[in-house]
Amino acid sequence: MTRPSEITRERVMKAAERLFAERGYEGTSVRAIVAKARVNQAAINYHFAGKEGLYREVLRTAFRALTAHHLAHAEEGKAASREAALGAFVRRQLRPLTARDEFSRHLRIFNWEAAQPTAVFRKLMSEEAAPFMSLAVDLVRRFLPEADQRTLSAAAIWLVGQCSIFVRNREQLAAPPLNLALDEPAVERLAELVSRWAIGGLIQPA
Amino acid sequence: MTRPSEITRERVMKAAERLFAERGYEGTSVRAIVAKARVNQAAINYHFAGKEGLYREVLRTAFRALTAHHLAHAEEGKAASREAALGAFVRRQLRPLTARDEFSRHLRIFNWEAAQPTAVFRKLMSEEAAPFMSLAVDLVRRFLPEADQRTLSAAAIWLVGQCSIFVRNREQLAAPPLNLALDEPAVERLAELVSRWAIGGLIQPA
DNA sequence: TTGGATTTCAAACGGGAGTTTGAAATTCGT
DNA sequence: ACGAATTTCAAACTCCCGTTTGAAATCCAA
Repeated sequence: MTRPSEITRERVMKAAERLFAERGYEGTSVRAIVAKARVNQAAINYHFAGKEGLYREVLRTAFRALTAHHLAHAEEGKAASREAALGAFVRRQLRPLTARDEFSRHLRIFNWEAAQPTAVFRKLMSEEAAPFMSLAVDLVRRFLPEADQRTLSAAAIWLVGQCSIFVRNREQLAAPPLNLALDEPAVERLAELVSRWAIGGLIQPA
Repeated sequence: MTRPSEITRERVMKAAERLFAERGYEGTSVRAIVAKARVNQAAINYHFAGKEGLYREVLRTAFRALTAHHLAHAEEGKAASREAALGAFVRRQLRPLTARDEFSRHLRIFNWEAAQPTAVFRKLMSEEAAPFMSLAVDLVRRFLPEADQRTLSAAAIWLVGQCSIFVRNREQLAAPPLNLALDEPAVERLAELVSRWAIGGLIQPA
């Protein structure tokens, strides 16, 4: 691989990641990406074989970074109590509400997919979902040690979805009629509420 | 209003409702609607002043039917225990997983909006949301009698979102790697799980 | 039954989307 | 420094979208 073409690839990926996180796959046009990346329009087809190919690449990057990130925190979580581990998980899921860092962008891309999974995402998910989902399942299993696989799956999805609503509707929540403030202390309170609800729900005996 | 034109309007509305429920606003083209309704393409602009106007009309119909439906069941719910009322609410929310009746279609349209609210929906919501949201708020208040308005709002949104995930991702849940069965007994079990989690979460003392 | 208003219709319009094209520019091993 | 391979570029292409048009058909009150 030659040097300058790598730079183009990198600029496209970076611009695409930001735009996909902000407006989702359908809401992002190839023209918007190349404008932000300051790159010729044909570059996307040349380097990624089309918009879908580019999205697949962005999704893979995000997927791996997220898995790594959660895995790292899962290590810490093993030592902590199950309540603390779940609280930390929820707080991480809500991070995109206040932060605009790379992790938040990745999570936001996944939140778009949670709403309406693209074909690209479903394929990638079916190939690489196992390690990712098993993290949530492990977390849930500490509350439901005797549950069967189906119940655990449902619970894990349920848990991940808890926060997804708030992240996806961030802008609407801040607007009337709700007017939820979304500064750090408010999000911290929200995280506490959600984890309390989730813990309370899971801890319930069968 | 003359008779035959009413028939056209009705056919468009019916076809549109089904398609919007199935694929959402963006995913439904005017051409698809007129094909299903067996009506000329210009009819939509003539009768509804455009796709948006048609959607607004469908949304209003759905909104009112849903509010009425929930209101009716809320009456029954008042007599029952709060747990039973919430269980019934959850079961109703999950109904689109198995049924394909009008109520399910309306709920599905709203689930599309829960993912990514359109401008039309937000406007309608801000005008007519009060009676609808207050139903969920009332339900939640029975578990959190001392909570302030913000907490109740957050809790109501949270409650509605519980089921939304499953409804929206129906097709993915049935596919690998999860393979959740979505027949009636399975959905009944799912409803029980979700209400137990939700109740457990809400009942938790502050 | 007639004549003006309403409604239907086929066709075309204009715009935005992703992709293709083929030539020009650049890169890089030799 | 040369020359083949790679990469960039502006422009055009094709497709689908919602909407408009103006004439034809239909309706319905008088």
